[in-house]
Amino acid sequence: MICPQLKLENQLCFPLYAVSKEITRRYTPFLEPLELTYTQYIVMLVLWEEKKCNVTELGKKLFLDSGTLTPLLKKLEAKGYVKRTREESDERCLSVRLTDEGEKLQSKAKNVPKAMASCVNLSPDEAKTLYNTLYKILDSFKDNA
Amino acid sequence: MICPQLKLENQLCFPLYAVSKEITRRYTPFLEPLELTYTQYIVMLVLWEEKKCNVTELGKKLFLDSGTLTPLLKKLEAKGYVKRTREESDERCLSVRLTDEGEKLQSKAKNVPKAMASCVNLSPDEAKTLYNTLYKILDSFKDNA
DNA sequence: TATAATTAAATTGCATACAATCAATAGCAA
DNA sequence: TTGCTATTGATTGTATGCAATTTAATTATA
Repeated sequence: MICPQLKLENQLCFPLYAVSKEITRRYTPFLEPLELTYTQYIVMLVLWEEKKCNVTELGKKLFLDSGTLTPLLKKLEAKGYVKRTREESDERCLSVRLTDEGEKLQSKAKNVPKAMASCVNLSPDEAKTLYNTLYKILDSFKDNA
Repeated sequence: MICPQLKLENQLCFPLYAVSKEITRRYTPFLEPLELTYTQYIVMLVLWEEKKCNVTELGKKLFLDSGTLTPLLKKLEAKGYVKRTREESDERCLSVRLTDEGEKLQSKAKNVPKAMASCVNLSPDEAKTLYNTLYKILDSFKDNA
């Protein structure tokens, strides 16, 4: 049967999936010195900005749920990068904060973005357009959970 | 410490990662009637085109390795959609072929792409540009494995 | 031709991801 | 206050993904 809309090359989802996976994979060598996986790295990106965050907030920002975050945060705690504590005002909420060690890690991460950027050879214009389009899609997802 | 290049919003990788995951997740309800996961679906996309494929070829097309494909193909075989046989000319190679059942599944999948497209509200131009940029990145990865 | 090198899948181990469910806590209403 | 409801994380189960290693088969080579 001929069915063009089912050809791999006619899917938009597939290059998204493949590029995302490849980029994540290519982060590994740059993140290894920090003892972080890619997902752990983006959690640290949030914490370097926020200082304190609970699981729900992290999940909203990163599009991850507690099934992913709970074990991941325990690993970050085991590595000594974060501390997990229940909030006094609401025992249901779990606050995640950087330790000094976690704070210090930021300076070691400073060159990661540049190193990764060199793996993706796009012009500034192309990168900007790609960025805008992706966030347009993400925003549309927020309306339409 | 202020470090703009480490802000989540300044990463290109993150929206790629988030959009890819969200889209994959949004495929689930459309693929459920076919009893396919997203990854199983893209394997079937290849097989509907190729009729026969070995594991290495599938891996190259889909950016997946045998650690992912071997168990996945066994599941597709268990569902009755494919048959796995060793090639006579080279027993190292494993041929994957559609069964009649697997062939028939294609007609049930015909509306999946349209249903998914309606989840991503981009203009045809935007979609085309996104597609081209993503394949440009993928192509650059091929040179630079 | 015996052996070394290469190749193709499979296996192992670790780390996500997410749906579904659960348990604890908080908020609220009668 | 008491019981219902909602919220927050944690847990469970299933399915990827990938690095590293192993096994089996093939090919190249001394």
